[in-house]
Amino acid sequence: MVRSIQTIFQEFIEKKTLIFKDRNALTSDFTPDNIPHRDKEINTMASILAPSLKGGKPSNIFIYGMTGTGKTLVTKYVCSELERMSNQGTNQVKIIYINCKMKKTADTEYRLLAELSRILGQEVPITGLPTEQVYKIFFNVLDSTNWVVIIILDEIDSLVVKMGDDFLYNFTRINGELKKAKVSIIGITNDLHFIDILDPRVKSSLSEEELLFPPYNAIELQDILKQRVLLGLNPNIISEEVIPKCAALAAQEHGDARRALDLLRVAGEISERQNELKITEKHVDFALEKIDYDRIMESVKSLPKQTKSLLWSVIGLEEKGEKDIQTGDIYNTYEETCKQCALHPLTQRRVSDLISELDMMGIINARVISLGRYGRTREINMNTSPKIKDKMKEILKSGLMI
DNA sequence: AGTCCACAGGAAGGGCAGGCGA
DNA sequence: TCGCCTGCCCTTCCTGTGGACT
Repeated sequence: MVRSIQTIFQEFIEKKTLIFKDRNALTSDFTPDNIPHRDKEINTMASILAPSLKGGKPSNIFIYGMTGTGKTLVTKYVCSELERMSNQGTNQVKIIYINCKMKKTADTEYRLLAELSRILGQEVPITGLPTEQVYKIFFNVLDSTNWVVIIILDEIDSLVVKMGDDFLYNFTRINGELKKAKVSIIGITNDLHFIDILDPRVKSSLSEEELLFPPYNAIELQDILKQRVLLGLNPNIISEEVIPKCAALAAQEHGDARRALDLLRVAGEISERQNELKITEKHVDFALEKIDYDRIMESVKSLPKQTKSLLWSVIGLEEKGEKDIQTGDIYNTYEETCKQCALHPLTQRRVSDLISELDMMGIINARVISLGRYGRTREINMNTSPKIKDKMKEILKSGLMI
């Protein structure tokens, strides 16, 4: 018999949680009271930002390091302490955090300025105004106070990809336009070579101070996990091999603490759902598979119809036993697929971009190769298990109505 | 050493939708 | 309602590329 949704929720509320004490403590968004193995970075950042407490403009900071090395966490931690201290004093420090990868928030110059103005209390229409005017609105609202404003631009590399570095050039020179307020910028990126592609003038003003966050090693990841386990899980709920396993798996992926926390949390959720009393190595294995499965399925579901048709063609070719599938083969099959589902086929140039997008999402593997006089192309294959591929086909089939 | 292939991928711009102010 | 502005998706045009072949 199928249980009603109300029954499921009611059971969840009434059920005594055996595994989790505070699930949030095992997410990467959670900011703990102390951050292990990042003392040096915290102290350096704090001393760079401290002048703002006396109304001075701190240097701009450029922070780089791989995913899950604590860049955002440390920055938010230091800045929130700074804001708290400033509230006790006379000089107001205002912190603004923007994730430049967020669609509809910071993917264009207009939207970023509109979002900053909105955070400072001035609404700007979603579209319709000339960018110049949005700049004016932003400067006016900034200069209506004598705050020191620290703008954190997380994933700043995607900002430059979308808008070029002219925007950053204007932005790092913002203080010349202001009479009362002062602005400092903290740029955060995972791309270690990002600074090299910038215009030298932008580079010098953005990276007045530079901070590198090295990857965590397996031992450090274990310390991080142990701290979160104390905060997030009930005592004696975890087998002793679980933390080393999560840490080792995450250490393989460039010391990514986010990955380690996800693995542990999902392993906990799986064991809770199975009504088991302990999180074991087996749950970590399931978690590893589930995280990849969920990520890929979510991506496939949200693909536009054209990209679905392209992916369907890739799967079709692979199922025919074709090895070393090339862009040209895919394009031919894609045209056939379009005919079948009454779609107007896109040009090869556009399809080339769609292939890159699928590659970036991790749904396919595309590698540029040269076949000598037979041209330069991309060799494409899928790196998914049969289970994931079957589910993917199901989603594509209903999406394309084939 | 030069040629050639089959694209990769950058740049520019068109067309459309959504939203604004006059 | 109209003109203007931005964002997005797409096409067209073009140059660049690596290595097999001649």
